[in-house]
Amino acid sequence: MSDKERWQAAERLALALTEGGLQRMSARALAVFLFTDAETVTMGDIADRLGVSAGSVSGAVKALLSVGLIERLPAPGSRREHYRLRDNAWPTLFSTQNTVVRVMLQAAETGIATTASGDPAHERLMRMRDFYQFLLRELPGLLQRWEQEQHPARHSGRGTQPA
Amino acid sequence: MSDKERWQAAERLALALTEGGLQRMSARALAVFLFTDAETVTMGDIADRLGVSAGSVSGAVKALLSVGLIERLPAPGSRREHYRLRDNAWPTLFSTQNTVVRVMLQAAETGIATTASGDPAHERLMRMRDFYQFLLRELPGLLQRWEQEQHPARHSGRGTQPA
DNA sequence: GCCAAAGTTCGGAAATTTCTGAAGTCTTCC
DNA sequence: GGAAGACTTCAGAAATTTCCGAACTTTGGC
Repeated sequence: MSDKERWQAAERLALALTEGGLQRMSARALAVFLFTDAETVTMGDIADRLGVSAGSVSGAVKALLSVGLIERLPAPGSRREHYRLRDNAWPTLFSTQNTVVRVMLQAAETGIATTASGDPAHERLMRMRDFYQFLLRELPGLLQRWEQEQHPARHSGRGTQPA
Repeated sequence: MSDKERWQAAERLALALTEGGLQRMSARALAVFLFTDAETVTMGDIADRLGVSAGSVSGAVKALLSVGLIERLPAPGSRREHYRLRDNAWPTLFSTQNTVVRVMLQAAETGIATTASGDPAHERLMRMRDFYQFLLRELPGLLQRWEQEQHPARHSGRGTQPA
């Protein structure tokens, strides 16, 4: 019974990921990577679990690889390719939003360049630009703080690489 | 000519906002609120500018109001309602992502509750939970820092000198 | 070298989202 | 208090997204 709840939670997560910008099928596949009991999964596993076609899984896995959320394992001469969630998947996912921030910033700057100082639009666009510049300044530090919490108080030297 | 560039920038912004989770029409309307030269706009202005129906504008404005990105002005006995971008529109927009974060956190916790300690899934879900808990802790402070930059050095005694 | 299984690609169907247009409601002005 | 303009609502059309399934390519085993 708790297994059913578990995959319900997985589907809810997939929904949230979709809200966050992922394609539907990519989101569902990512949920499998998270909630599966196995260390690694194959495309067949995902297709099986979700009850979808191999073609859909292929596209979803490709997309997840391209954004760095999962990785292909150095396959030990197996027929099937094995994949797993990358260690830093969540910071990576969070960081993809930076590209949205950059586009917003760019749009604001273009707008500023095409309006005269003193125009209401000019003022609004400058406020917008300031905010997204602020975000772009702050986000890297945020992720650094996360890294530090992960590697508690070693020497302050270079962090250990997460596999 | 630079006016054309300007509205092109507006449409690009709308695209980015769509990526960020807004409905298409709401995104385009918000772009109008930003790039218009007027202090306030009416629904008719928006419909005119975007070349869409009054019905579409009505829905878009309603959505933007509900998330607090725009406000209706206390109309001085006018026939048309006037609206404008709210001052804190950008922090507000950014904050809406918190709800996504909360859903992710919730899904992780449900998953944790349905797996045994030691299971690979259990480990993965705990890492995920930790990350989103971290975000939820950090984001309020981030917005506070923004507020402080906006109201420079009231009587805090310390000379703020941002980068 | 040949077979079989795994993975990829892509055209088209299905489902979902999005917008319009027309009818209805409310408000202001005279 | 009647008329006209502004706004809302909603059913259906249009457009976009999403997924499947079948044909094709690649890889590993013998």
